[in-house]
Amino acid sequence: MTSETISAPNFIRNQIRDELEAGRQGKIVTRFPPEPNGFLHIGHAKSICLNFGLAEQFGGDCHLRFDDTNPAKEEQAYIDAIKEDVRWLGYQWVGEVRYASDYFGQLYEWAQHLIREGNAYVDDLSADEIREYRGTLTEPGRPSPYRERGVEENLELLERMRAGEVAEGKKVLRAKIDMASPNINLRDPILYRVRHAEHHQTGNRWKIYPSYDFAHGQSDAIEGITHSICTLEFEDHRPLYEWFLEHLPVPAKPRQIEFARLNLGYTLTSKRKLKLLVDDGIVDGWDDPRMPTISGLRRRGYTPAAIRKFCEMIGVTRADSGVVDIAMLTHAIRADLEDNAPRAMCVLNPLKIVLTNVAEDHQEIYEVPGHPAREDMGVRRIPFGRELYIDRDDFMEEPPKKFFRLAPGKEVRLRNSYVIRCDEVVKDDSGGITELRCSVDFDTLGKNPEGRRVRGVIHWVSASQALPVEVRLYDNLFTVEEPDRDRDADFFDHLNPESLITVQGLAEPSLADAAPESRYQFERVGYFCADRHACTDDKLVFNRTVGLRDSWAKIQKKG
RNA sequence: UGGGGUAUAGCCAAGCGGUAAGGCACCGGUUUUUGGUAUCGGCAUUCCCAGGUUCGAAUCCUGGUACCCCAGCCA
Repeated sequence: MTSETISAPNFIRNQIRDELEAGRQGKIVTRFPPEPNGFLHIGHAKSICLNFGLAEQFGGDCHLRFDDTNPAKEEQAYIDAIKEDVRWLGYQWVGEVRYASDYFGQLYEWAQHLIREGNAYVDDLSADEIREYRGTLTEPGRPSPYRERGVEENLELLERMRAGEVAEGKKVLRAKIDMASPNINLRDPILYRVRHAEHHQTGNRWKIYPSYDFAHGQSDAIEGITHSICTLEFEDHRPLYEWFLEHLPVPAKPRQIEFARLNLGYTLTSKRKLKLLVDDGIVDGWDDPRMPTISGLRRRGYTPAAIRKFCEMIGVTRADSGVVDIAMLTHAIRADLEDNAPRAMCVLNPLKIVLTNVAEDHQEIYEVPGHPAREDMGVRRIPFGRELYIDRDDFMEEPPKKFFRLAPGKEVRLRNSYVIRCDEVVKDDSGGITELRCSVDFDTLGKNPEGRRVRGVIHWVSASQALPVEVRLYDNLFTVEEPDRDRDADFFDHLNPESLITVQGLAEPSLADAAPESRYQFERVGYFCADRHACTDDKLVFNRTVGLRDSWAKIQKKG
């Protein structure tokens, strides 16, 4: 990973640069404003990289602000997880963590201000009636019968709402804008609703809570945000965002800029649906390695740098793009791990090998590099003896053409060791292969055999000194590319039954020292991450991060 | 027969009147004690469509088409 700073997308970067050059803007200030109603996912990573990256690139600040205006859906646990994920991604917000709820007092005063100016009123209509009065996409709405209440009455009613004297759903505060506007967001949007719930930050202090529209822009203004970057679905809210800034004595006028949200293949990017997977027990939790959450990707073995790299690769535009190929994500982590993951040999599906021309008590120790190109990764010690295990996939009794691994009468290179030949296949009563009897060519350690070419190189472990490991092979949770967009079928119908396969494998003994969350390339198998969540005292667990490219599988498919 | 957006390769995406960047994926060569990596080469005569302006258009104009978002007291 070389590029640590995400390069800002042109359409936002150019705009900011122009403003800076024209002197219209001093320091820029952005913010990442999640609602604490779930864990962050890969889609949020795009927003985080954008907001923090922009601040980084232009020498500005980026805030972390929780958009906590709906106590019914929010939890402290989500706040903690979100903070951890942002930090883990490598970003540090400027100043303390902020909360929209910090501004509830100011927001209330501004609501009173709107009332005094004749720009807001308390409405007694029910939710159903409000919907009915709002009109439709093609028909204008009608004014509420309560729309012309006097200032004093409105003020008093709002105060009673605040004091908890009004039941939930009985009254709301609305802006008085235009019930006939073609933009439905301007048809007297709701500013405050009554909610007698306990809030994770403000406890029972408030009985009314501001809506997103009333809270967000003003929070931005209070914090001196210069560029309020959000996703495309808020585009229609921009006129409302600006209406508040114009009608309220705010200290600053932030500007809202929208970008297209991420759609990733075979992946859900909807907090609501991810919560269903968690609540229904389809996955172990928000940080299950199959989840596209930041914490799930972390357990799976993704690195912060890889996720940042991915965000840089996909770019940011206003084009409501299709589905980003999941291969882009796996490429990002593969490229990172290729440079940084130490190598190890591991056998996922053991097949015993007896080397008939090696003595029972023979023992060799090879010292091999921890990484083929990095000297700072030291050496590992690999024991070799008469009995070994190789992977069953590396042997075929009746090999097709171009199979470079072991087969009866054929030779193969044991990685870091000798070339061996398979002399005999031992089977049990039912015909299953139980072991292979092979012979070593002792003249092939560290050099190629003479007069012939051995193309195959396979991995192996010592039978007596191998370390038992549990290996979890993860695949996409869904079998369809766009589970998120599938409107007709329940996306649960597309769950991949093979999204998790657990295998009892054997690894080289050096792995006994694997630190939690350390990453390895199990040679010829893929990249794995030690999983501290799943390890027991006597067994190491590895989660597969991503597989190696399997050219052999491709060759098989073709021919 | 409302409003707001977006269209460049299989996918993401530069481009802003001067003759289609880059990445992913894919295909082929070389190297290789990981069928990995690295490396070299290939991959849009054309930018949603149709007209027009211009010496010159993906870029400007006109008219279409397709897709996305909005009718929560969610964000």
